[in-house]
Amino acid sequence: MSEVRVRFAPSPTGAPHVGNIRTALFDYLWARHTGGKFILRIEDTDQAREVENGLDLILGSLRYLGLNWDEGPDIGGPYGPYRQSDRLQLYTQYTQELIDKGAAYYCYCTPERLEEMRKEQLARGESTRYDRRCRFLTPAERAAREREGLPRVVRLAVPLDGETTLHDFIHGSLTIANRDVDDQVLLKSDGFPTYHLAVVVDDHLMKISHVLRGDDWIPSFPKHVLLYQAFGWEIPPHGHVPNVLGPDKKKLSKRHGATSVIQFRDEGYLSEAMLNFLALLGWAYDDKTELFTREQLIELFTLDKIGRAPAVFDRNKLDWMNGVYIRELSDAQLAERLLPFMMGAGLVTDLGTVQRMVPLFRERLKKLSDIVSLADFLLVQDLEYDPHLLVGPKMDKATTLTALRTAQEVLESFSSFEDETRIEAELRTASDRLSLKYAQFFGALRVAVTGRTVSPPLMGSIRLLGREKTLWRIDWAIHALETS
RNA sequence: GCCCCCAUCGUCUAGGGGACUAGGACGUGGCCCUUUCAAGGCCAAAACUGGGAUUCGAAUUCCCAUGGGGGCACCA
Repeated sequence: MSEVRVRFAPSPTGAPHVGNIRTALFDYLWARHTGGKFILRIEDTDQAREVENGLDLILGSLRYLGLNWDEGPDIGGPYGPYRQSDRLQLYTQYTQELIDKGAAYYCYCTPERLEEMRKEQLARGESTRYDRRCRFLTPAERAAREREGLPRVVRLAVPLDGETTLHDFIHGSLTIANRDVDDQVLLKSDGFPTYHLAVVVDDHLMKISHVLRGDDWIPSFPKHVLLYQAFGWEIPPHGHVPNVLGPDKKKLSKRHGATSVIQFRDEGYLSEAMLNFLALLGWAYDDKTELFTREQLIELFTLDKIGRAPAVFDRNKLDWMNGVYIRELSDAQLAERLLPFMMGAGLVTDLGTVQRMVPLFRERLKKLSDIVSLADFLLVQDLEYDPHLLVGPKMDKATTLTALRTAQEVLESFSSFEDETRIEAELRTASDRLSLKYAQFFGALRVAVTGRTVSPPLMGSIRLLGREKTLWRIDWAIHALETS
């Protein structure tokens, strides 16, 4: 079997969304599984839609997930260039070949006329398709237009009847009647190719062995098949992978909220969690296994296990999986990943401090960015909260004050707060002495120390906060409640 | 409007004629643990879109319907 060569071919029109990257992941996994090559090709043939940092967004997305490529615009390779705008001569050359073979023709229709034509077709209830006016021009008519120097495009001369079939290793046999296929523009008037021409020429020239792409491309496969046939090239195996949908079951778009993989990275989704989750969108290994390392995915990924039905992107499950991966990290590893998020939020601290904090938060994190709202009370100077929060359920002001003063006394008797176990024991004793439920006693203390009713474990928080800060906060709480 | 694709719990999915009282996971509900919230453990509810056909036997095969989605650019 010849070498597997698969490509991810995005256009630099914005940040790749999870659907695109999921497809790239399948490419990557197949390449690694087979020991083949994963190729990155930039399809920048639409100057109008291009975004300035488009390339960086693509590279950043792939790097985040560790989908490293073997050939690409930045590193080159034996079949470059890997940016279609650098390959324009190739496309004109192959277009000429098509024209010579009678498989394509020049079209001089103006955009205005085409729009007019479409409007009329719509009015008549027909489907909108180029009416092929220029396809049957006499040599004299064509010569006249050339003399006028009219702008021209090149169109594919689709057979008037018959049908075109593509064998797809995911869907089986796909067939579309030629009469339903448009005479697609192959070369635009600005000399750039359209996707249809470029993808066929490049896939062939770059010796792509398997084409994996979103199933929204199914309707245009006849154009590609026809091109392969016109050139006399062998058609590589194609697989149209299921799309990734939003919760409303519609194609993913910006109005679904965060959809670009970069956004997920910036919110603190671990690369390994994202990778695992994405792999399960349209692919499954068996009826049980849910968690896969990169190495396992590479080993177990096969094309025949790719599904056909579109998959809804489920944030809930992603959150769960991210939590699983977060909990698997060591304190040191997690601290390192957390630090940038804390710094970013202005919670200045150092790696050592974060590492000491990690045990308190690790199982409370869905994503790394959660650390900010969870841990800020430890690092902030002054707490801001409503003193009425101190008085919990089944408590009154007087009892709360007693509880706080008692806790204060107990804590003051310790010179260091390092011994959580002893402190807790003494506080429990104190609570018992007051005949309070632990929930009542510790509830008040919790608000005094953390400023909220929900917090990480109290004893651990007190230890990290330290003697001085803790006592000061209790003091503040007592005064605040007294004067409220 | 025309063409195409898809169809198992709310979601991701296993299943490829009898092993299905249809399995797992997320989410949901309950219980346990517990000074809050989590995490963890246990339990529960929850699906084969409908109708024909083939067959001794269909979630699994074939038709039709319905539903959902996608495509119909000098965009990819």
